[in-house]
Amino acid sequence: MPTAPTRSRYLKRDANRGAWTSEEDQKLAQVIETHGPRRWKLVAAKAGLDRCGKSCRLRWLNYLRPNIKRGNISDQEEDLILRLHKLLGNRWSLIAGRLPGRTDNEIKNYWNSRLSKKIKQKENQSKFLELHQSQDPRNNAAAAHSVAGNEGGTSKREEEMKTDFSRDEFLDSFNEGPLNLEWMSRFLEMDETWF
DNA sequence: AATTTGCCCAACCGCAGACTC
DNA sequence: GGAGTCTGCGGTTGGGCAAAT
Repeated sequence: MPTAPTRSRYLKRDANRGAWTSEEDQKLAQVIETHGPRRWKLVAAKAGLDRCGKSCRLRWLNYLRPNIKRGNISDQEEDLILRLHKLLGNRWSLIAGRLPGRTDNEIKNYWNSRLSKKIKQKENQSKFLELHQSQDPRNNAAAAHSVAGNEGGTSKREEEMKTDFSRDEFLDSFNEGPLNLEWMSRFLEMDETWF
């Protein structure tokens, strides 16, 4: 019985896989220079590469594209990634769009290999602290007072609406091209309670 | 010196939405 | 409008390398 066609059949199944050679890079870059970075299937064919279009696109975006920064993610960039991830979740391409020269793949890798561990460590630390503080009756009284104090202020729903509004505005601004790194950091620092 | 382990990163895969005819 | 195709995205895999044993 024939299996239902899947999108995967559009991939060049018998194509070359694995690491790219500098010769392949050169061919790809040459074709993109004349045809532009689109119609990837055509680009692969024009370059005479035994690669599928997808593979060519990925190679271009993650490695050959001009102005790519490689390695050494700065503290400022790391901080920005952490904040943006809190805001956007695993929207790597959006996050990468705010970090000039960085690719979504690089940020995803950086997150998975380093930042996610850092965060887990922090969470464990704060859980440990919470546990110890909650065993102290003085802290429980202070916590109860703090909750009572909030009851007279703005409602939770109002707070949520405010946050949603700001977040929507922020996300809208994402469609308007890359922003200055420093500006972005300052913007995210404006209201830590967001996160 | 040989082997194992863990980490990093490039590349692949499948899916969903956009586009084209 | 619908089928076929392309593009972009996020998740996952696997090879290379260095550190640990």
